[in-house]
Amino acid sequence: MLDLLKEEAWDNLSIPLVAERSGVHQATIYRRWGSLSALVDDIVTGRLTAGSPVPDTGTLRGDLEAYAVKVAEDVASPMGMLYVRAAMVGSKGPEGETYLLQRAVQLNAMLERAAARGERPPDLLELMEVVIAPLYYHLIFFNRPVGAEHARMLVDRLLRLAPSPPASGPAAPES
Amino acid sequence: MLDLLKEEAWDNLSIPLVAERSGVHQATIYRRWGSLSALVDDIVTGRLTAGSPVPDTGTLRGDLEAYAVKVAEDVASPMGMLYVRAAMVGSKGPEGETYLLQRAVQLNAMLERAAARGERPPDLLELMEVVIAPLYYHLIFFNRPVGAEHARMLVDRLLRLAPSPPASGPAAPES
DNA sequence: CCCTTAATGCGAATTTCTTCGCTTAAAGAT
DNA sequence: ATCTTTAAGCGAAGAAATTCGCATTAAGGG
Repeated sequence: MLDLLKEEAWDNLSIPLVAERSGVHQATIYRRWGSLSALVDDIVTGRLTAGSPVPDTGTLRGDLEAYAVKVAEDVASPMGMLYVRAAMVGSKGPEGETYLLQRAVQLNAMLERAAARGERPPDLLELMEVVIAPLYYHLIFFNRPVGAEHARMLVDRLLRLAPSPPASGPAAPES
Repeated sequence: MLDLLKEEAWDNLSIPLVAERSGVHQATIYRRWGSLSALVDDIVTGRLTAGSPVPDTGTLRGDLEAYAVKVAEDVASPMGMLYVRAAMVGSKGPEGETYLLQRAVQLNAMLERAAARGERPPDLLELMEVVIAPLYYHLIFFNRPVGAEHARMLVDRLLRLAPSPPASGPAAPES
């Protein structure tokens, strides 16, 4: 399946194709998965669940850069397209949701570690919007994944957004 | 086709279905488009080309907010998914590219108008990454499009990024 | 008005996908 | 070792989908 995703256009993918390439009988695939989307979902959630732990380098910037570069690589692989497709086709059960939640918890832990060290981390939504979202955007609309330097630039942008202590903000007087 | 996109799951869409719903003969659809992706692409580029001009409100923030809110609405409509699908399936010829380019030119014009007024606009890539990318990200992964206020918040974030003089380098020499 | 061109309707032929019944192989339990 | 259970192989039947040849209609040019 992964091979085919690299070679074939989305349109021509079919279960008979996968069967031929993999050497298993078509009926077997139909019995185990029933549809291409289900197969793709299975691959995705399999990979996702096997996901490595979030980085812990000792600094917020280090953690964020390591994570961003890793996601960028991930998105660049054939898996990137699969994530998007699986999320969109939505034949998925609760698995996808579960994963996202679990991942969110891990990332939150990373941010809280930073806070515990006295750094001022962004919140999770900000991280996703400023760093992760552009990675997928480049993939989808420019069909050209993002390199490590660019990923690090995105982290830099994120950190520039929340750089100052709560008291000495440029505009807001806190009381 | 648009009706079906709202009702049916992606997996069950087929040309015979569209034919039945629309009342035209299957063969006609096959002759004119050849595949579902081509049909979708045609709809997308049709809508896109009919796209309204970029806003011109007199201020950079006003332009950006109007544009962001508009894109957010667009993404929330069934068309949002279509854009993503069309971009990914990639059965598109040069049309899609052409559109993106043309749109980029329009947006650039908007940014240059701001510069001509003495404002300091972000560059195009920044605009796309900070404002547009999150809109699609929410749609795809949270399956929940973004409201107007959130869209305006994204614009605010973008403007907070580029508030300072053009001459000084990025690696701020603090002394 | 007639003629030409291009597009659609129509149904059947063809191809491809999906399911079915059955046989065979592998793994665990007794 | 034998039995049981589960999954896979296999080819054919069934149900899609895509394509084809031909008749019909609509629009524009002479």
